[in-house]
Amino acid sequence: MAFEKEHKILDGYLRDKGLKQSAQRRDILNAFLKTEGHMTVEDLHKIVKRKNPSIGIATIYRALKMFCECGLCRELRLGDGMIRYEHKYGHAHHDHFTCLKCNKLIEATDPEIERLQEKLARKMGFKLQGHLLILYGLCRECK
Amino acid sequence: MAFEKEHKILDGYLRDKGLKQSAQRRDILNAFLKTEGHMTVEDLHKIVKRKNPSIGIATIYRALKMFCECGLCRELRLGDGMIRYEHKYGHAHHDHFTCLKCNKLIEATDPEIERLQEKLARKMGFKLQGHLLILYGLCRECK
DNA sequence: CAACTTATTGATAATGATTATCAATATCAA
DNA sequence: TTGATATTGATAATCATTATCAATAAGTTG
Ligand SMILES: [Mn+2]
Ligand SMILES: [Mn+2]
Ligand SMILES: [Zn+2]
Ligand SMILES: [Zn+2]
Repeated sequence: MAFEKEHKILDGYLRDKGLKQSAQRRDILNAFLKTEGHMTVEDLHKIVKRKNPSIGIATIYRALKMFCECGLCRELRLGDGMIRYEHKYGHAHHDHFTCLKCNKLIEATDPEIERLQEKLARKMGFKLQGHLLILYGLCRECK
Repeated sequence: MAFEKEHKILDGYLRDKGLKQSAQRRDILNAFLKTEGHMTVEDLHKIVKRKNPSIGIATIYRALKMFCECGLCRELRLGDGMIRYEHKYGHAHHDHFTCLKCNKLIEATDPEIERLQEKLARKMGFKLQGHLLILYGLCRECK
Protein backbone atom coordinates (compact mmCIF):
# COMPACT_ATOMS: atom_id res chain seq x y z
CA MET A 1 0.00 0.00 0.00
CA ALA A 2 3.06 2.25 0.26
CA PHE A 3 2.70 5.82 1.54
CA GLU A 4 5.14 4.94 4.32
CA LYS A 5 6.46 8.46 4.58
CA GLU A 6 3.03 9.98 4.97
CA HIS A 7 1.95 7.45 7.58
CA LYS A 8 5.18 8.14 9.45
CA ILE A 9 4.35 11.83 9.49
CA LEU A 10 0.88 11.12 10.88
CA ASP A 11 2.21 8.72 13.49
CA GLY A 12 4.83 11.22 14.59
CA TYR A 13 2.17 13.85 14.97
CA LEU A 14 -0.01 11.51 17.03
CA ARG A 15 2.91 10.59 19.27
CA ASP A 16 3.84 14.23 19.82
CA LYS A 17 0.30 15.09 20.83
CA GLY A 18 -0.28 12.00 22.96
CA LEU A 19 -3.00 10.74 20.64
CA LYS A 20 -3.81 7.18 19.59
CA GLN A 21 -3.69 5.42 16.26
CA SER A 22 -6.76 4.01 14.59
CA ALA A 23 -7.65 1.89 11.62
CA GLN A 24 -10.13 4.54 10.48
CA ARG A 25 -7.50 7.23 10.17
CA ARG A 26 -5.20 4.86 8.31
CA ASP A 27 -7.98 3.99 5.88
CA ILE A 28 -8.83 7.64 5.35
CA LEU A 29 -5.21 8.60 4.78
CA ASN A 30 -4.73 5.81 2.25
CA ALA A 31 -7.87 6.76 0.37
CA PHE A 32 -6.88 10.42 0.40
CA LEU A 33 -3.37 9.71 -0.86
CA LYS A 34 -4.60 7.40 -3.60
CA THR A 35 -6.64 10.15 -5.23
CA GLU A 36 -4.96 13.04 -6.99
CA GLY A 37 -7.82 15.50 -7.01
CA HIS A 38 -9.29 18.27 -4.96
CA MET A 39 -11.58 16.23 -2.79
CA THR A 40 -14.60 17.21 -0.83
CA VAL A 41 -15.37 15.52 2.49
CA GLU A 42 -18.28 13.74 0.91
CA ASP A 43 -16.12 12.52 -1.98
CA LEU A 44 -13.68 10.99 0.47
CA HIS A 45 -16.46 9.49 2.56
CA LYS A 46 -17.86 7.65 -0.46
CA ILE A 47 -14.43 6.27 -1.31
CA VAL A 48 -13.46 5.21 2.20
CA LYS A 49 -16.77 3.46 2.72
CA ARG A 50 -15.81 0.99 0.00
CA LYS A 51 -13.04 -0.31 2.26
CA ASN A 52 -14.73 0.41 5.58
CA PRO A 53 -18.51 0.64 5.20
CA SER A 54 -19.20 1.54 8.81
CA ILE A 55 -17.12 4.71 8.86
CA GLY A 56 -19.00 7.88 9.72
CA ILE A 57 -18.67 11.19 7.95
CA ALA A 58 -17.74 12.96 11.19
CA THR A 59 -14.58 10.88 11.25
CA ILE A 60 -13.67 12.07 7.76
CA TYR A 61 -14.09 15.70 8.86
CA ARG A 62 -11.91 15.08 11.89
CA ALA A 63 -9.20 13.20 10.00
CA LEU A 64 -8.85 15.75 7.21
CA LYS A 65 -8.53 18.57 9.70
CA MET A 66 -5.82 16.59 11.45
CA PHE A 67 -4.00 15.83 8.20
CA CYS A 68 -3.91 19.57 7.55
CA GLU A 69 -2.42 20.19 10.97
CA CYS A 70 0.44 17.79 10.36
CA GLY A 71 1.19 19.11 6.89
CA LEU A 72 -0.19 16.22 4.86
CA CYS A 73 -2.98 18.14 3.25
CA ARG A 74 -4.18 21.59 2.46
CA GLU A 75 -7.60 23.17 2.67
CA LEU A 76 -8.94 24.80 -0.46
CA ARG A 77 -11.87 27.21 -0.41
CA LEU A 78 -12.99 27.81 -3.96
CA GLY A 79 -16.16 29.63 -3.00
CA ASP A 80 -18.55 26.82 -3.94
CA GLY A 81 -19.65 26.34 -0.35
CA MET A 82 -17.59 23.26 0.39
CA ILE A 83 -14.03 22.91 1.61
CA ARG A 84 -11.84 20.85 -0.66
CA TYR A 85 -8.63 19.08 0.28
CA GLU A 86 -5.52 18.41 -1.75
CA HIS A 87 -2.15 16.80 -1.13
CA LYS A 88 0.43 19.03 0.47
CA TYR A 89 3.30 16.75 1.45
CA GLY A 90 5.64 16.33 -1.50
CA HIS A 91 3.74 18.84 -3.61
CA ALA A 92 5.07 22.27 -4.44
CA HIS A 93 2.95 25.34 -3.82
CA HIS A 94 0.62 26.18 -6.65
CA ASP A 95 -2.44 28.26 -7.41
CA HIS A 96 -5.58 27.31 -9.29
CA PHE A 97 -7.52 28.12 -12.39
CA THR A 98 -11.23 27.23 -12.55
CA CYS A 99 -13.29 27.11 -15.71
CA LEU A 100 -16.59 28.94 -15.28
CA LYS A 101 -18.25 26.72 -17.89
CA CYS A 102 -17.12 23.14 -17.18
CA ASN A 103 -15.88 23.70 -13.61
CA LYS A 104 -12.57 22.05 -14.41
CA LEU A 105 -9.85 22.90 -11.87
CA ILE A 106 -6.31 23.27 -13.10
CA GLU A 107 -3.12 23.98 -11.19
CA ALA A 108 -0.91 26.86 -12.16
CA THR A 109 2.01 28.79 -10.76
CA ASP A 110 4.19 31.65 -11.83
CA PRO A 111 7.28 32.28 -9.72
CA GLU A 112 7.30 35.85 -10.96
CA ILE A 113 3.83 36.47 -9.54
CA GLU A 114 4.90 34.94 -6.24
CA ARG A 115 7.90 37.24 -6.12
CA LEU A 116 5.85 40.33 -6.92
CA GLN A 117 3.41 39.47 -4.15
CA GLU A 118 6.31 39.49 -1.70
CA LYS A 119 7.49 42.78 -3.10
CA LEU A 120 4.03 44.33 -2.89
CA ALA A 121 3.62 43.23 0.71
CA ARG A 122 7.02 44.61 1.66
CA LYS A 123 6.24 47.91 0.03
CA MET A 124 3.11 48.19 2.18
CA GLY A 125 4.95 47.29 5.35
CA PHE A 126 3.45 43.81 5.63
CA LYS A 127 4.97 40.50 6.51
CA LEU A 128 3.51 38.09 3.95
CA GLN A 129 2.69 34.63 5.27
CA GLY A 130 0.51 33.19 2.56
CA HIS A 131 -1.86 33.96 -0.25
CA LEU A 132 -4.89 32.72 -2.09
CA LEU A 133 -4.96 33.14 -5.84
CA ILE A 134 -7.71 31.74 -8.01
CA LEU A 135 -8.02 32.61 -11.68
CA TYR A 136 -11.45 32.43 -13.28
CA GLY A 137 -12.31 32.11 -16.93
CA LEU A 138 -12.77 29.67 -19.78
CA CYS A 139 -10.50 26.72 -20.31
CA ARG A 140 -8.97 25.66 -23.62
CA GLU A 141 -11.92 23.38 -24.42
CA CYS A 142 -14.67 25.80 -23.40
CA LYS A 143 -13.56 29.12 -24.79
CA MET B 1 -28.01 62.90 0.10
CA ALA B 2 -26.25 62.84 -3.24
CA PHE B 3 -25.36 59.52 -4.89
CA GLU B 4 -27.43 60.56 -7.89
CA LYS B 5 -25.34 58.56 -10.33
CA GLU B 6 -25.67 55.36 -8.34
CA HIS B 7 -29.41 55.74 -7.90
CA LYS B 8 -29.70 56.38 -11.61
CA ILE B 9 -27.89 53.11 -12.29
CA LEU B 10 -30.24 51.23 -10.01
CA ASP B 11 -33.32 52.84 -11.50
CA GLY B 12 -32.14 52.07 -15.00
CA TYR B 13 -31.64 48.45 -14.03
CA LEU B 14 -35.12 48.26 -12.51
CA ARG B 15 -36.68 49.81 -15.61
CA ASP B 16 -34.85 47.40 -17.93
CA LYS B 17 -36.05 44.42 -15.95
CA GLY B 18 -39.60 45.66 -15.44
CA LEU B 19 -39.13 45.89 -11.68
CA LYS B 20 -40.48 48.48 -9.27
CA GLN B 21 -38.83 51.06 -7.08
CA SER B 22 -39.06 50.96 -3.31
CA ALA B 23 -38.10 53.10 -0.36
CA GLN B 24 -36.35 50.14 1.24
CA ARG B 25 -33.95 49.68 -1.66
CA ARG B 26 -33.23 53.41 -1.71
CA ASP B 27 -32.47 53.37 2.01
CA ILE B 28 -30.23 50.34 1.67
CA LEU B 29 -28.35 51.85 -1.25
CA ASN B 30 -27.79 55.11 0.62
CA ALA B 31 -26.55 53.30 3.71
CA PHE B 32 -24.29 51.11 1.61
CA LEU B 33 -22.81 54.04 -0.28
CA LYS B 34 -22.26 56.05 2.88
CA THR B 35 -19.92 53.43 4.34
CA GLU B 36 -16.50 52.83 2.86
CA GLY B 37 -15.84 49.40 4.26
CA HIS B 38 -16.29 45.77 3.40
CA MET B 39 -19.70 45.25 4.86
CA THR B 40 -21.45 42.14 5.91
CA VAL B 41 -25.21 41.79 5.47
CA GLU B 42 -25.67 42.05 9.21
CA ASP B 43 -23.53 45.20 9.37
CA LEU B 44 -25.74 46.83 6.76
CA HIS B 45 -28.91 45.67 8.43
CA LYS B 46 -27.89 47.34 11.70
CA ILE B 47 -27.14 50.58 9.90
CA VAL B 48 -30.26 50.68 7.75
CA LYS B 49 -32.47 49.98 10.74
CA ARG B 50 -31.46 53.31 12.22
CA LYS B 51 -33.27 55.05 9.36
CA ASN B 52 -35.92 52.39 8.76
CA PRO B 53 -36.44 50.25 11.88
CA SER B 54 -38.96 47.89 10.30
CA ILE B 55 -36.70 46.69 7.51
CA GLY B 56 -36.08 42.93 7.43
CA ILE B 57 -32.74 41.27 6.88
CA ALA B 58 -34.10 39.32 3.90
CA THR B 59 -34.52 42.62 2.11
CA ILE B 60 -30.87 43.45 2.71
CA TYR B 61 -29.82 40.13 1.20
CA ARG B 62 -32.02 40.73 -1.81
CA ALA B 63 -30.89 44.32 -2.34
CA LEU B 64 -27.18 43.59 -2.13
CA LYS B 65 -27.49 40.78 -4.62
CA MET B 66 -29.32 43.14 -6.94
CA PHE B 67 -26.71 45.88 -6.49
CA CYS B 68 -24.09 43.38 -7.56
CA GLU B 69 -26.08 42.54 -10.66
CA CYS B 70 -26.23 46.15 -11.77
CA GLY B 71 -22.56 46.82 -11.09
CA LEU B 72 -22.91 48.93 -7.97
CA CYS B 73 -21.25 46.50 -5.62
CA ARG B 74 -19.00 43.52 -5.52
CA GLU B 75 -19.15 40.36 -3.47
CA LEU B 76 -16.08 39.49 -1.43
CA ARG B 77 -15.53 36.02 0.03
CA LEU B 78 -12.66 36.20 2.46
CA GLY B 79 -13.17 32.71 3.84
CA ASP B 80 -14.62 33.81 7.18
CA GLY B 81 -17.99 32.29 6.40
CA MET B 82 -19.79 35.50 5.52
CA ILE B 83 -20.06 37.31 2.23
CA ARG B 84 -18.86 40.90 2.36
CA TYR B 85 -19.80 43.68 -0.03
CA GLU B 86 -17.79 46.65 -1.22
CA HIS B 87 -18.36 49.51 -3.63
CA LYS B 88 -17.72 48.73 -7.25
CA TYR B 89 -19.05 51.70 -9.21
CA GLY B 90 -16.37 54.37 -9.44
CA HIS B 91 -13.79 52.17 -7.75
CA ALA B 92 -10.86 50.64 -9.59
CA HIS B 93 -10.18 46.93 -9.31
CA HIS B 94 -8.06 46.01 -6.34
CA ASP B 95 -7.05 43.00 -4.28
CA HIS B 96 -6.87 42.62 -0.51
CA PHE B 97 -4.44 42.03 2.29
CA THR B 98 -5.74 40.68 5.60
CA CYS B 99 -3.82 40.75 8.86
CA LEU B 100 -3.95 37.39 10.60
CA LYS B 101 -3.57 39.04 14.00
CA CYS B 102 -5.86 42.10 14.02
CA ASN B 103 -8.05 41.09 11.04
CA LYS B 104 -7.53 44.46 9.40
CA LEU B 105 -8.37 44.45 5.70
CA ILE B 106 -6.31 46.61 3.39
CA GLU B 107 -6.62 47.17 -0.32
CA ALA B 108 -3.69 46.60 -2.62
CA THR B 109 -3.00 46.30 -6.32
CA ASP B 110 -0.02 45.74 -8.51
CA PRO B 111 -0.56 46.25 -12.22
CA GLU B 112 2.42 44.04 -12.88
CA ILE B 113 0.79 41.13 -11.06
CA GLU B 114 -2.41 41.69 -13.02
CA ARG B 115 -0.48 41.61 -16.26
CA LEU B 116 1.37 38.43 -15.34
CA GLN B 117 -1.90 36.73 -14.49
CA GLU B 118 -3.12 37.47 -17.99
CA LYS B 119 0.12 36.16 -19.41
CA LEU B 120 -0.03 32.98 -17.33
CA ALA B 121 -3.61 32.32 -18.38
CA ARG B 122 -2.76 32.87 -22.03
CA LYS B 123 0.20 30.53 -21.81
CA MET B 124 -2.13 27.80 -20.49
CA GLY B 125 -4.70 28.38 -23.21
CA PHE B 126 -7.23 30.05 -20.92
CA LYS B 127 -9.40 33.06 -21.40
CA LEU B 128 -9.07 34.94 -18.11
CA GLN B 129 -12.26 36.60 -16.89
CA GLY B 130 -11.46 37.41 -13.29
CA HIS B 131 -9.40 36.51 -10.29
CA LEU B 132 -9.39 36.40 -6.53
CA LEU B 133 -6.18 37.39 -4.78
CA ILE B 134 -5.93 37.67 -1.02
CA LEU B 135 -2.61 38.14 0.72
CA TYR B 136 -2.31 36.92 4.32
CA GLY B 137 0.20 38.01 6.92
CA LEU B 138 0.95 40.57 9.58
CA CYS B 139 0.27 44.25 9.09
CA ARG B 140 2.65 47.07 9.89
CA GLU B 141 1.31 47.40 13.44
CA CYS B 142 1.17 43.69 14.25
CA LYS B 143 4.39 42.32 12.87
C1' DC C 1 -3.09 -10.97 30.70
C1' DA C 2 -6.18 -7.69 33.39
C1' DA C 3 -7.46 -3.35 34.90
C1' DC C 4 -7.68 1.28 33.98
C1' DT C 5 -7.29 5.72 31.75
C1' DT C 6 -8.18 8.25 27.93
C1' DA C 7 -8.72 8.94 22.92
C1' DT C 8 -11.77 7.65 19.10
C1' DT C 9 -15.83 6.72 16.82
C1' DG C 10 -20.52 7.09 14.73
C1' DA C 11 -25.02 8.82 15.30
C1' DT C 12 -27.25 12.67 15.75
C1' DA C 13 -28.31 17.34 17.40
C1' DA C 14 -26.87 22.07 16.98
C1' DT C 15 -25.12 25.99 14.46
C1' DG C 16 -25.17 29.74 11.41
C1' DA C 17 -25.23 31.96 7.05
C1' DT C 18 -27.98 32.10 3.17
C1' DT C 19 -32.45 30.93 0.44
C1' DA C 20 -37.07 29.85 -0.28
C1' DT C 21 -41.87 30.49 0.85
C1' DC C 22 -45.94 33.08 1.45
C1' DA C 23 -49.52 36.20 2.79
C1' DA C 24 -49.89 41.17 3.24
C1' DT C 25 -48.74 45.40 1.10
C1' DA C 26 -46.86 48.78 -2.14
C1' DT C 27 -45.98 50.26 -6.90
C1' DC C 28 -47.37 51.59 -11.26
C1' DA C 29 -49.67 51.51 -15.73
C1' DA C 30 -54.10 51.94 -17.64
C1' DT D 1 -59.48 53.92 -8.95
C1' DT D 2 -58.54 49.48 -10.34
C1' DG D 3 -56.02 45.53 -11.40
C1' DA D 4 -51.80 43.14 -12.19
C1' DT D 5 -47.66 42.27 -10.28
C1' DA D 6 -43.42 43.24 -7.69
C1' DT D 7 -41.83 43.84 -2.89
C1' DT D 8 -41.58 43.09 1.79
C1' DG D 9 -40.85 40.95 6.44
C1' DA D 10 -41.44 36.95 9.09
C1' DT D 11 -40.22 32.64 9.24
C1' DA D 12 -39.23 27.95 7.62
C1' DA D 13 -35.92 25.33 4.99
C1' DT D 14 -31.27 24.23 3.44
C1' DC D 15 -26.84 22.59 3.86
C1' DA D 16 -22.03 22.26 5.16
C1' DT D 17 -19.69 22.01 9.19
C1' DT D 18 -19.29 21.43 14.54
C1' DA D 19 -20.50 19.93 18.92
C1' DT D 20 -22.24 16.38 21.95
C1' DC D 21 -22.27 12.00 23.95
C1' DA D 22 -22.46 7.17 25.07
C1' DA D 23 -20.13 3.06 23.44
C1' DT D 24 -15.81 1.22 22.19
C1' DA D 25 -10.94 0.78 21.12
C1' DA D 26 -6.02 1.84 22.11
C1' DG D 27 -2.35 1.86 24.93
C1' DT D 28 -0.15 1.84 29.56
C1' DT D 29 0.93 -0.11 33.94
C1' DG D 30 1.54 -3.81 36.96
MN1 LIG E 1 -4.17 21.89 -6.42
MN1 LIG F 1 -11.83 46.46 -1.14
ZN1 LIG G 1 -13.95 24.43 -19.27
ZN1 LIG H 1 -2.71 43.65 12.12
